[in-house]
Amino acid sequence: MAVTIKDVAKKAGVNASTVSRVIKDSSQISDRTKTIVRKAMAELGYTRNAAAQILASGKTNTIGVVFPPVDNKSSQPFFMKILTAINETARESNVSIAIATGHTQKELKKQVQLMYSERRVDGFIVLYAGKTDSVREYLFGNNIPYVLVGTPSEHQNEITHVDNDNKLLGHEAVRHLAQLGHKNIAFVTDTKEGEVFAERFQGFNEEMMSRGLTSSLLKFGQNFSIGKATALIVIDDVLSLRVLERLKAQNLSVPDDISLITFNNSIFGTIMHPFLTTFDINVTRLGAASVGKFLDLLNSTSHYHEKTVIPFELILRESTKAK
Amino acid sequence: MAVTIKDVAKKAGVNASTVSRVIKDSSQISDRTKTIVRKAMAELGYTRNAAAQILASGKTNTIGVVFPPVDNKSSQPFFMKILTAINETARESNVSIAIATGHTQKELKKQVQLMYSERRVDGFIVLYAGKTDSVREYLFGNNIPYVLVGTPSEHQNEITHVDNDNKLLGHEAVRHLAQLGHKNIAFVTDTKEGEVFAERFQGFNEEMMSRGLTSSLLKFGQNFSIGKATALIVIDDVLSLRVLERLKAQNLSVPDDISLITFNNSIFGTIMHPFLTTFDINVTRLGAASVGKFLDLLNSTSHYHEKTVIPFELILRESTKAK
DNA sequence: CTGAAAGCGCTTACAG
DNA sequence: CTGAAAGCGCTTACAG
Repeated sequence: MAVTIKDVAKKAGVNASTVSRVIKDSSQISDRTKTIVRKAMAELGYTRNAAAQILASGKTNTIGVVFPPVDNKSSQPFFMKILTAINETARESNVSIAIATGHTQKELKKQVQLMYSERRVDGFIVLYAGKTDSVREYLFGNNIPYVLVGTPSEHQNEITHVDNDNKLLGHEAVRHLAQLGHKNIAFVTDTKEGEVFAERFQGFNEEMMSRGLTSSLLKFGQNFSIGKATALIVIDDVLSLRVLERLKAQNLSVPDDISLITFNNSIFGTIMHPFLTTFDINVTRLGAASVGKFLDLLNSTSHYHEKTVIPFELILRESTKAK
Repeated sequence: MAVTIKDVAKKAGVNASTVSRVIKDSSQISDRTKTIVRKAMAELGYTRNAAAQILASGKTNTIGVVFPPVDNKSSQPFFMKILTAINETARESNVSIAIATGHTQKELKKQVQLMYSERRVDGFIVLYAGKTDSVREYLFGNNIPYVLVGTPSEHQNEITHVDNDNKLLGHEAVRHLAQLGHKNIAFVTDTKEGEVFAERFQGFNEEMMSRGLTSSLLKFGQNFSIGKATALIVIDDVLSLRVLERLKAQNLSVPDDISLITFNNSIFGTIMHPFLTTFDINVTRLGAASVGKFLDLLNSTSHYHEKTVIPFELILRESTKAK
């Protein structure tokens, strides 16, 4: 029914193997033959059968994308954005994407295992980092090719990963505020878990110290108070929205009374005024790089695991102001 | 290298075709044989090769999920949520998911065409409705099985689709407000495009009329003013956040001065106070039903296209109050 | 209830 | 530069 390589071969007056070679643009085929075969393909409307190609070649040319096993997490715009970027970059290299989602770590692991053992994917891109979970243990333990988006807590030297420089991000946040004349700067977070917090906070600390300023850490919760801070560095823009609300309730105006800078540049930063001054972490490039690195991993004989650092960019908006 | 059906057959002392039948739990195989074969599979750690199975059977058992061709749209939590639901439901029926994303309609169409012609998918679930675009024209014109999430503007009777009853949603919003004693109720939107607006607004109108109330439509923009309204029905919760901010700027308090009810129950409804009273549209069931309907479509010989209506639920929170 | 055989549509050494 | 052949790992009529 559907047109196959044989139909093309017959029409072009060549062997099927020649058609196959033309498809992959093999250098051993003469230009004359290529032209003839391509014409035949076009006339018949040939498209290759993916399953046949995968079975015969032994390569799936598809990457499994693993989402974090927590519902609320994946509702963040970040995930949809990076999925789009990954999909687009992959397509440019003619590779497909399969996705793995699950409510629990166990479900997720089952799915990842199945995908790999059914030979649906060549490996994975994992969209969460931090502490090793059973999914990543499985990948790591079985030497399955994968790259992490984010920074792992352990084995950093043995895992290919792609991330921003979160420590530098902490430094830069302080720098921006200090340039505006702020000295009493506090770091605000709702969680002390994870590498992202650890690194951004460390960078903050280092920069404060190097400027002879005393740093303070504010945990956002019930009785949140900014003390004598004149500027806040908030761990991400969703929390910033809550902080903003609390400040308003305390009759503190941003940026007039207090400056606020944050990270990620998600859609949450421009929903309400003041629009947030924030660091864009370049999700599109994170996604593109993760695909690139994965493909490198697959093709390289050497098992060299490196970290790729994606640059960020300060987006100046309305929430910071000179003191 | 990997263990195949042949290895299992040898170990179990049967023919490969028998193993194949055991895998699909064919009723023609004796229980005794099934037990023996399953034991052999377990001992060898057999998993079937997806590509071989697809090639031999001619069925891909995978569904292509098509995202809307607009960036900002897909950043809404809705899409990640429904993708997760679709993936989970599909997995329960042993079907896989492939995704199609693109910045433009043209890109998207190219991708959809390729997926289908390479025989990677049996058909599609399209995550946007409204007016027909070139992607859906292609699907419709070529008789490719697909289901729509949402309500199409045309051919409603010839397209299988899954949606909430948006008109009823409009009715119910008025009902809730009327029960609280409100009479001056306005509908607020930032766009008049699309079936969602059309239907919710129509339901609003009908219900207002049947109660002898005069309905009014407010377009949200520069000089937004609520007039003499005491209650607002806002098209979705993202816009609600902006409306809330504008009201605050006008020294109007929600819900004390004015009530606000909205739709979708996304994460945006509980970021800031007042938490929004909203209708949950049950995204998880939308996703699950779209998979179910798609599978029905594939297996049915009759080409009967129906609409599936997913129930919604009122989530009472802080933004509405008795007058 | 089970086996033997052909076939799905490609790829890839091997020859020439 | 091209062809003939074997093989990838399944499924599925066909027989018995």
